Amino acid sequence: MRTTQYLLATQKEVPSDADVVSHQLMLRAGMVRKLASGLYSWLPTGLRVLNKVSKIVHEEMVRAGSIEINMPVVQPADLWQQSGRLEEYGPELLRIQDRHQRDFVLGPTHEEVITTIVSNDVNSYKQLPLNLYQVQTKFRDEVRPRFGVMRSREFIMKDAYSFHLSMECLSNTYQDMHTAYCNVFDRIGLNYRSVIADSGSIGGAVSHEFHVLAESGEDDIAFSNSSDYAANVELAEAITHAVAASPTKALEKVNTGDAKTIATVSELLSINASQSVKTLIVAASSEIDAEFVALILRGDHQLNAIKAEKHPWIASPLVMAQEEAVKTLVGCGFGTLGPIKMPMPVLVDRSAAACSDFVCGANEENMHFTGVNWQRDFSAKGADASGLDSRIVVDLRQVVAGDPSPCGSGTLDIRKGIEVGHIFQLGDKYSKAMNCGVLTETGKYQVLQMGCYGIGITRIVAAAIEQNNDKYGIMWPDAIAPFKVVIIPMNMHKSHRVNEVAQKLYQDLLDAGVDVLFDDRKERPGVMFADMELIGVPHSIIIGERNLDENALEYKNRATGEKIMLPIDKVVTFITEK
RNA sequence: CGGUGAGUGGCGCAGCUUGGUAGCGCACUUGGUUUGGGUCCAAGGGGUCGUAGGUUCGAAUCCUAUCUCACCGACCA
Repeated sequence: MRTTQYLLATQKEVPSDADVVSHQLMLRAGMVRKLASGLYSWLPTGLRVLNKVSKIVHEEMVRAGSIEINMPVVQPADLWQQSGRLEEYGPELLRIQDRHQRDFVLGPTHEEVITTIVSNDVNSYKQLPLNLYQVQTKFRDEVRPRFGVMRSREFIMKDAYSFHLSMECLSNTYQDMHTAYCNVFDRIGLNYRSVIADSGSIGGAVSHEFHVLAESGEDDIAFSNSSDYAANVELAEAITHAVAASPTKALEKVNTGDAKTIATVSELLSINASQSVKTLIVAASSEIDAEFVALILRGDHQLNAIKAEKHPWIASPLVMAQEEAVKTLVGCGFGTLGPIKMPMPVLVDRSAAACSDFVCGANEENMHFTGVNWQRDFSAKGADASGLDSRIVVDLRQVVAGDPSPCGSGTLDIRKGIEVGHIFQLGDKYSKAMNCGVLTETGKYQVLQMGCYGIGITRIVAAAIEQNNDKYGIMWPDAIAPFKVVIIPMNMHKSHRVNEVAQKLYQDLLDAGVDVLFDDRKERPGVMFADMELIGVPHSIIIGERNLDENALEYKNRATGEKIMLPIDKVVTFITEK
């Protein structure tokens, strides 16, 4: 490609609303343009990258035994009614009507459609297992689109769905997909982690996310510093080795006045926040005979809402109690709540249970207890008189850096990650709801087990930039660079020698099948260097009068800055071997 | 959905307080100049000032409504 016949669309300045580096660089490098909130057009340079990512994904899917199909973006709302997700999915599901006022949705994902196809066209166990995929535009009406194509409303996703008679078979395909995903991210050259994840609203039990590690990530990933254990912090189990020490202090009630937060109480009593516990009141589930449940956490720890919701006593989704209701029931406001004589069921986080001689609210305005010890002092509705019993000690808190790793080896580190892939073992959630099954060997009807596997193609492009950039611009990994090499001639429009060598090299590289960009603009060298560094072409060949005298050309590597002089006739081989 | 802020040429902004018919930088066009790291000079083209209504002799500027966008939060995966 010659730059004079191409739409480079680079710019020096960047719209002020772009605040992550990948978004800024994608705009400056002329890769994308915003059309409206969360909607982006892909310009030639961006599309080239997108297509390369997509090609790698296609190849690895086919290699893993998945078969390509294509499903409509517009789907009948009926289907979503059947699976129960029309309500469940909420306003993120964009609903539209056709000219006959029939209801449709824009597909954010395709479980309903694929299940319909398979239930109609797969009737025998002999046709299983089956794994189908597509690469396609999805639409999710995000509350707040941000970070450019990282969280846009319209985006391209590879989604695959597998169908099985047994969980064992599903588990095998799940493993194959896990391997295929690793292959994809390895080939692209990303620094990523496969992490244990929550399956969220999509349903199912087993689930892994693939995260590209980057500061701008929206998820927190916890991983062991000495094994390959990694989990979304939403899921990471908080391990506490400590056990409560024997009491050394007497229980005392103290007036703490206006101090109502962990921070102010700790300061007033000159203690560390970890020597106190806090009490959160949440709505109870219908499983138990109570309106609320009290959750006890160590003062310096945070509640993990996902863990809390999974407890049978706690309503899901999690609802925090209103202060007025708590006052009526307990007799004091949020600031002085505590586990002792709490008139409702209590759940204690493992770390809080390991505290001794601690501080907590006294369930009385302005009053706290000090020197509290569980075995000696604790009592609450639903608990044994003898203090803490194991049924109410549970994992409720968010893990923090330095916690012991749940895998038993090392301690946890926490880093930010960008979710670029997610695989699920769905089980029969959709196949059951939509009656998708086959006849088995024994002639019996059986509902299928499903898996689903997604990769955010557009998001990978942004994630790759987050991980590979410097002050001059993007540094593409070779596998997804828009061009492999750029020819930068110095003063080609004045020098016949430079012109001749540049034109010939361009033709030779084309003939060798290399993805080459030829900057044939009548621009000053500085402009060309700056543009090519910005769009991140990994390899440059610079042609100038001064090196032609030695029959040589200069090679420059974008990422390493390495410069080498090459004999003219060795350039094509040098590049093709890169 | 709550909080905050912004809409003036393709991009970044000034002008608004104190109304008088729109300006700067980048980009673009032409000519010259320069040529191994975003040259310099000159001349040009391009804007119903988000939209609608109102006040006024006169509105980018004041008033009202409305739309859009962004940031923080909540939500989602």
